[in-house]
Amino acid sequence: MTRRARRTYRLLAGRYPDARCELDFGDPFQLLVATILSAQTTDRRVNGVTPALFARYPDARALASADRAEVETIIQPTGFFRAKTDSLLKMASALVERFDGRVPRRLQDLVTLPGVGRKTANVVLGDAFGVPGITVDTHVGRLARRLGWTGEQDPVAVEHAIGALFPRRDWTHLSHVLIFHGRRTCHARRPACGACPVATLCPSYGAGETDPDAAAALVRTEARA
DNA sequence: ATCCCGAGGG
DNA sequence: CCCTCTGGAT
Repeated sequence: MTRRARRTYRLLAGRYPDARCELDFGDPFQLLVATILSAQTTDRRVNGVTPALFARYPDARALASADRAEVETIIQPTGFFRAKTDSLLKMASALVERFDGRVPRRLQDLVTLPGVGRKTANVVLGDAFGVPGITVDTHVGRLARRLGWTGEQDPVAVEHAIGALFPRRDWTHLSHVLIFHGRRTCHARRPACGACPVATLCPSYGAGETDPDAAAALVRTEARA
């Protein structure tokens, strides 16, 4: 690991000491369901519906034979409720039919489940099973770009790049730290560069800006100075 | 208005 | 590569 990468990690981890998965479910099935529900919503909203959902459907077998309309009603506040209900019922059926009702522990199995993409799979692997992996969501992709990654932009390439840059780290924790940074500071539109612990290491904050969002933020920051 | 800790489908 | 699916936050 380069000196720069080590420093970046230390500064970011120090800035977000509470970085972790905010969907707090020990049970892999429940974490999987909650993570599917969390697409395009806040964890707060997900945590608002999961008690009712899991009271009725605590495991894959129950959810596989669930009443569609009832599931839709319960998860409605999380948005995309029809698509999500569809995913949940199919996903639960797939678990029952192909994995004996248990959540598989391998990435290649997880991503075959309906409604489960690479992002969701990595969250479940890391937070339910302790299998380390880099989770690349929209925040992490943006961070990689702003911090100087100019290679392929697809999530798998970004994953490999980060993995190579931070070998033998706790990738699960690293992922949460990066996601927290994207959410709380390095926003898409108006990144709070003034509050950023790695501003002096960031090529997007200084010169040679390539990301138009960060470039706009830089202009604002300098205008204030 | 614009974005969000996405995924599937055309 | 584009679109759609939903509701809430800012």
